[in-house]
Amino acid sequence: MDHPDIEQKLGGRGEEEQETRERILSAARQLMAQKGYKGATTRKISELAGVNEVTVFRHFKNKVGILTELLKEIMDVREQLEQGLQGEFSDLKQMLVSYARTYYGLLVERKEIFMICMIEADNHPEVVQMFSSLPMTAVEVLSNKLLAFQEQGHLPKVDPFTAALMFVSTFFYAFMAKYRVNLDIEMVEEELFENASEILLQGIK
Amino acid sequence: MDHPDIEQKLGGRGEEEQETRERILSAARQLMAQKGYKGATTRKISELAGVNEVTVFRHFKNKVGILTELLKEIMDVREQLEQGLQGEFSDLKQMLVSYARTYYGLLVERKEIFMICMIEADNHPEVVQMFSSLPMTAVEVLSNKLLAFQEQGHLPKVDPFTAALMFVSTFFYAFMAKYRVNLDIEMVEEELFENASEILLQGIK
DNA sequence: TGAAAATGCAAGTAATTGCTTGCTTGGCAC
DNA sequence: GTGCCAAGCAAGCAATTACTTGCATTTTCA
Repeated sequence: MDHPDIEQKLGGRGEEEQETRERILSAARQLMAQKGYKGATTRKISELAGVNEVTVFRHFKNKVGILTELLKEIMDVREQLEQGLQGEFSDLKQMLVSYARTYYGLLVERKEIFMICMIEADNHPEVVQMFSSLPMTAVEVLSNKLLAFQEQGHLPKVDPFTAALMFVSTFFYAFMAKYRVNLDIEMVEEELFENASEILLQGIK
Repeated sequence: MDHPDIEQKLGGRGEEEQETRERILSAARQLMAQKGYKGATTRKISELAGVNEVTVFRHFKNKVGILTELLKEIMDVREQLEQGLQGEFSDLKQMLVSYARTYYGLLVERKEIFMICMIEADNHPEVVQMFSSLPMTAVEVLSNKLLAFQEQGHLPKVDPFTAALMFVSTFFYAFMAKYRVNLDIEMVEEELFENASEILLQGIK
């Protein structure tokens, strides 16, 4: 009796094995995002994964084992965000649009995990810092960039933190609206990126 | 055997009765916001309320009865938001600041209920529309106001919806950061209102 | 083909959870 | 005092849930 949970088969041997494990993870991800950790019973997970419930416990030590495995999927966020600011941009607006795209893309790409984090923030304390990692670093990273611009004299005296917060919030909100509460807010993302960047730069007055 | 759940004692007779009922509601509000609907067991609720578990079921038909009672607390939001835009303001900025104050105040005032709504959005479908009511009407109301200004020629051609979205998002995000994820983001709310209004109007360029 | 590993199946267990029942206790009004 | 009503207490019940065990079956791969 072993716990393949740990022994991470590196080789290409098992497509089947990994398939099963992946199916379980995928089912759990989906269910936990929808129903929360408690709502995603091991029974339901196994059913959705199309495997026997016992198999779930053969792959993972216990239920939290599944959750912690899932949480690993948000650990590498900061780098990706900073990469979104790496390239050379023709102007400030293009940089903002690109940053918006990157950030929003990250949110959507891992929407289930973020939902789980939101929902379970109080129940699984370790979640909190992981979760805060994306939204807050997103503000931080942009804030720093703006500050740099400011010091070069390219921007007036406005508070760069607030500016970054406003910008990032917008897409977080849009993300939540679209994927958590299914608001029939018809929006074209690319347009939102454009408009928001424009407004942040020029204001509405 | 009766269900005081329904028969809403109008008279002033019972301070005791209402006190108990209120204590139960308050405990449930707190626990559900923290642990979610499932996590808030009737046992825990009764303990936190300092009453016997049976008493809970004497006051409420069943557990969902408690939830639905709690949800009534967000039904009257739109009016309050519109009131926040009612008064006469010296300038546009003062209006925005006031709106921010109103909106953020509403969020904080009912933080538990909103948390519950976020968490339970998928499990209790009736929750969704109630929940969406605040965040989305907040955008709507402001959006309309901006549009009106625009038609009077007071604002340039920027998309008022995006502008409203940006503005509202900011405070929603700040609210989430402070009360859900306990980010050690030190912020003075009143300053945030000021700065965000300024930026929305003038831009950062 | 044959051994080993992965999965299925049947059954069960201890704990939790929502909710009920029957009875007692204590306070308030008349 | 008497009667009423809210609340406490003890006990329990049926369903669910995370998790286990033992064994049969299939799949994989050498």
